[in-house]
Amino acid sequence: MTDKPTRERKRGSGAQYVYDILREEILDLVLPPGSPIDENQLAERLSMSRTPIREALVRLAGEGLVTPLPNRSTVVANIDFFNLHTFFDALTLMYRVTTRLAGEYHTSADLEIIRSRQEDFARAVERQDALAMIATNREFHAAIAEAGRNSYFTGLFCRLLDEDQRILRLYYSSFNDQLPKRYVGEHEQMIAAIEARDINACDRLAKAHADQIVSQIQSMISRGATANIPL
Amino acid sequence: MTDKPTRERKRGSGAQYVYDILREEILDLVLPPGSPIDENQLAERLSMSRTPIREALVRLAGEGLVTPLPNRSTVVANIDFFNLHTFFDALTLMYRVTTRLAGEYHTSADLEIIRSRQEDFARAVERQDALAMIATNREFHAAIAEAGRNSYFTGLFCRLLDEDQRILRLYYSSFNDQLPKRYVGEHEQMIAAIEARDINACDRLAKAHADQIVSQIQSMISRGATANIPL
DNA sequence: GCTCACTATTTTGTCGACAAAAATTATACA
DNA sequence: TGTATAATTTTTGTCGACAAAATAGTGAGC
Repeated sequence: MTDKPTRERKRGSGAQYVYDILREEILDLVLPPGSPIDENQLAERLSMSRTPIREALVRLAGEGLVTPLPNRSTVVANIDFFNLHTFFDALTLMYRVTTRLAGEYHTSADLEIIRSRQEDFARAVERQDALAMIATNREFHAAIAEAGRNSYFTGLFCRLLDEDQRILRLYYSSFNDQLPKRYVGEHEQMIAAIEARDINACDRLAKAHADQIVSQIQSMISRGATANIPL
Repeated sequence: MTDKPTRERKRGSGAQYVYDILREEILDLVLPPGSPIDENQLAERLSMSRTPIREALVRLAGEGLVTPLPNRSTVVANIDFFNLHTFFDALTLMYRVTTRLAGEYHTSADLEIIRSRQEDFARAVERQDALAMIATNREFHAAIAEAGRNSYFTGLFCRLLDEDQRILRLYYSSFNDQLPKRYVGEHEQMIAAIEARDINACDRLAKAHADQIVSQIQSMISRGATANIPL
């Protein structure tokens, strides 16, 4: 159903394999926030011992995607709706600083990647594929951050984009309105500003884009349009 | 010589114990950048099995303090002198944003803690104790960040302060000049701005302070006054 | 003397097992 | 019947062991 437990795997790849699977299932809300992660069950499903599974869990805990309860089972990290404003603050600032730095340090190769990601996003919008929009939008901004070449910022930004993806998935049915098309245009403007190395325009556009996204999330939440979560 | 291997320890505290010890030794350059970490040796020294030691190493790798080489020994993370400007960019921005947020969200209890840390720092400066200056300065700014109440920023900021501590330790003999006294005054101004909730002043002072620190580190490095590292 | 191939040793990644702690069930008593 | 306590099962944290991979060591050939 999910993943065939490949019999032979290269030595050293076990923990990474578990990490990738768990990470994806957490971000896709296959494992909803708060749900416990059973080490034994996972070990059996992936046909390996608990050691690499524990290593993956420790790594995920370091990124804040799971919360280890001492002497009790590790659970998928909850989304802290009470302190969402701190999340929005950090997300907005990282949008701005990564786009600025992309304007400063990008190469033509970076621009190609960014444009390619933007095409992916535009196609997802045309298809009205909400899940693909979330994923491709994330990749688009991650590519911009990469072009900024500051690993401290890209690291935090990617963590924030992960959290963002989980929140958006919670409400993704709301994506079938006219907003995404606006995002396509905003993305185009950002690309142009980056290419022109216009730092001020990068900052202004990134801030406007972030504000758009923040207010969309806020309206989603206030509407309470929770979509696909069984719990 | 270092730590007596306590015979009995509470269940579940093993990995945390190793983590704390390794972290301190890395930040104090007892374990210099690039030096390999021998799991077996550590296991024997702390009289426990390799399992909790590996967990601690995975956590430290997540924070960038060690670098695991696949199928080879884990080494203490190197200081990337080539990309120091990205570090300075991030450090400066985090100084600014945490101080701003402290001005916005601090409580009187926060201010007490901050003042207490500032007194510790001032005492270290009076004593001309360079190592204590580094540590207390770190605690002072960490306390400000805490008062800002944004865990995303405090998390990144603390990581940057860790890196900063390692760099400063490399050159700490240069601390016996008149600069630290200037820092005391700048700290006082920052406290006043936070208390007055003057966000613009917070930002301006934090930026000036960060620029001071950055240029001090740069001059230290250009002077090449490496102090206490055997390697 | 230097380089390459082969062997021996060390070290890492993974495993199965076990004991402490928590969760669950069963039992006694009001 | 409800509740508190005791017994049982499940789960986590740690351990020792083992095999794959890397390193160090040895010797042959040029």
